Amino acid sequence: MSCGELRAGDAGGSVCLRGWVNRRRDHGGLIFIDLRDRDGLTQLVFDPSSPDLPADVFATAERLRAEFVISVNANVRLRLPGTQKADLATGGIEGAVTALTILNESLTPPFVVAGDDDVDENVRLRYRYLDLRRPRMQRNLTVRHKIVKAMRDYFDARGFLEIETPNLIKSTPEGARDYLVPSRVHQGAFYALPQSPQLLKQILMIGGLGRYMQIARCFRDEDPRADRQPEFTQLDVEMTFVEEADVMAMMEGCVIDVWRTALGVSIATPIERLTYEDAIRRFGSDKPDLRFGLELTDVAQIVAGSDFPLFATLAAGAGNRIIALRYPGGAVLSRREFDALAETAKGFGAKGLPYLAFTADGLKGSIVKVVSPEIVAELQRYTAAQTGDALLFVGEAHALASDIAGRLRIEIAERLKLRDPKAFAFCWVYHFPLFERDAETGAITFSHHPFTAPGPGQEDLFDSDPLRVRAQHYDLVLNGYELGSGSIRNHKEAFQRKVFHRLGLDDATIEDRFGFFMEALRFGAPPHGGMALGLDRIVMLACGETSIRDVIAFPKNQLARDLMMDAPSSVPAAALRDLGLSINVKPQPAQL
RNA sequence: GGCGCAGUAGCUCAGUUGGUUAGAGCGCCGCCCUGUCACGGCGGAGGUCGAGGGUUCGAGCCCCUUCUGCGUCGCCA
Repeated sequence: MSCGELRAGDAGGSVCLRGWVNRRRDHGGLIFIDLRDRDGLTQLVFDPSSPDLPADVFATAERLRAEFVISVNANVRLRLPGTQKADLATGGIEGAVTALTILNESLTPPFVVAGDDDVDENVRLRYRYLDLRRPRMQRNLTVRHKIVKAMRDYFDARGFLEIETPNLIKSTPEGARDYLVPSRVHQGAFYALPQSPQLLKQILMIGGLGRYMQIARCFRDEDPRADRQPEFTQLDVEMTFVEEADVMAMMEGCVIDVWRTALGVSIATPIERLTYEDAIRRFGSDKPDLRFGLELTDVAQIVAGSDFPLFATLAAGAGNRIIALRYPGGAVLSRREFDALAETAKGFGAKGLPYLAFTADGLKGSIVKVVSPEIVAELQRYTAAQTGDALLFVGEAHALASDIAGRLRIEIAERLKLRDPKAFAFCWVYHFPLFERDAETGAITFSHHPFTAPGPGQEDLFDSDPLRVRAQHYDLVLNGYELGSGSIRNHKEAFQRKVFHRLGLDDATIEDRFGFFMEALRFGAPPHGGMALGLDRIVMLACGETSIRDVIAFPKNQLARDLMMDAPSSVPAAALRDLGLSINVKPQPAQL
């Protein structure tokens, strides 16, 4: 019997309950204990006037403190009239204790476990076992379980096999930094922990498994963020004989099913689909937050003839964008506030942030003198700016302008509280470019991963204008977060080799790093494609949290440390000797 | 690696222009209390103001350095 189960109908019976002391209310002659387990709370009464309560039991009850673990025998009875508690599932009954065993005592906890009061995250992580007892983490981990179960059920019902892939694999170049594991048997050689099971799941397809899924742990040695951990979990999926639309439909069905069965929320279908180009044009991001409008408007044509040199120059040059961003109600901002907003924009890479404010008293703004009334009128018409609104202008090279305006769009939405934390706005973004130019080196690199196939009919462009090649690559986006990416993969060795060549890898390098995979492609590799979704982010958004640390039982902090275990840590010299390693940096003294 | 914010009691925080003995709520400890459920009442303990250095007659407060955490940029095929 658990602490959340008893109801009025159980009155008259007797039960054995075990759990933690959530709260005690000691009235001197009468003691109440709220007993807690994962299931809920049950009020226990120690009533010395009752003939069923031995005196020594009451004496023991006086010793009880928060987080003591106890076992009791109790008679279940209805609470006295007027003492029922409506907001508690078990609030109609109580347990009149007849026997008590203290299974374990507890030190005074560093924070109150009975409740979700704010506690410093360091303290929560250091004493994670106490934090895990609190309602928030119990709820979040329960939701996580339900989501994972819904995923497994969904794919099981559709003929997918869950197949485990190894965590000790081969390091392959590019992408994120690998976590490396030194080999004892082969000193000087290293395994890598998988950044994702990408090649393994493709080989499972080559292996004829048809439909694969896995709740897979992935490792990337990059700096953590609120929505990123060095180790994280993906729902990983791969299928043979599919096209883009098949995978998207399968994954869309999954998230709809997960939201319905695990959260009881129905998602509007079909999920909106945006091409990459449209997403950038309308929202300035390839992971647009569709919970609000505030779309970007291109105004180069309108302002081309203005006296503002910046506009005229940008409009004349190819590859530039001039974007107007409507700030509803922004006309009331002071000059100082607009300056601060410009500073924010500069932080995003803008050189400045010209603006117009349509106040009740007329037009104001930094460029009011250099833009003619006709152009202003046209801008107002085109952007649907109302009196009281402001227009912010971003003019830069196309990609930069889009990025800046996209970030400002989020900034404005944040200020106007347009991002409803309870809303779920999914969208697909697809038709990504296959390649992009590395901003620093200028070299051509892949935008997803090098196994993504180009769209049909794109082969000619591949040689003549690779940056314009469209990939069969799709992202699922929720509330401005990228939930995951997928693609149709190259299944012909010759073409995969061509992609590698295009990326600057020579045959020797291909052989060294991907030889096993290239060989597999030569043995009847079927057409295949798939997707991976970030489970932690999904659960985070489903729980209304803003950090994936709150949906992971034992997360790491921003320096990738586990504050409870104090990992990473040094190891004995003998362990290093076994591995043929020596350390050539000074050992860091323990900081904790 | 850059930028921003934060660090004062076990927890959450306040602390004025640099000025007496650094406070509050919760928690904890003791006593009282038979219907509470955030029980209540009375009393009490508890502080390297993250650390180091400096300015000053005097520093929680000002300056420098540093550590830690969070957010973010870089990074994240």
